Amino acid sequence: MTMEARILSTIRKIPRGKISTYGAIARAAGYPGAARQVVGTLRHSYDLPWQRVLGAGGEIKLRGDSAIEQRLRLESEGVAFRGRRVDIKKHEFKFARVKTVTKGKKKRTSRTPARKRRTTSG
DNA sequence: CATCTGACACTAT
DNA sequence: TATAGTGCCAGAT
Repeated sequence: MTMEARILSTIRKIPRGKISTYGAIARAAGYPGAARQVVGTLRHSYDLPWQRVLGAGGEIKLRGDSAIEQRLRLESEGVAFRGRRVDIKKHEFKFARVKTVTKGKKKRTSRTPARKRRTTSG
């Protein structure tokens, strides 16, 4: 499963009338901190509910007409705006917690000694 | 491998 | 609320 596939799958889970953010999607896909990869996926993919993906705080990060279209699409789905951002508290879609996907490890030939486990102090 | 880029996130002011 | 600065990750050059 590629990162992009996971991101795509995650985005498709956002139901009509709900929204999420780049960062939240990245985390839900198993790649915390990879918000920018969500962007890349959105850009070259089709048939996605792209309008349901916003920036942190429910802010539209697009420019020009695209921003207008996104807002119109969301409003037509019943998503209410508060100024230039949506009422994220009311419309954010909560994804189920998922374990972070470690970088696609491939077979290794007795390299990399077993990594030391981190001790939790509390 | 160094550097740049992007529909970002988070913190500080 | 708005503006900087830094951190983050993966892909392209």
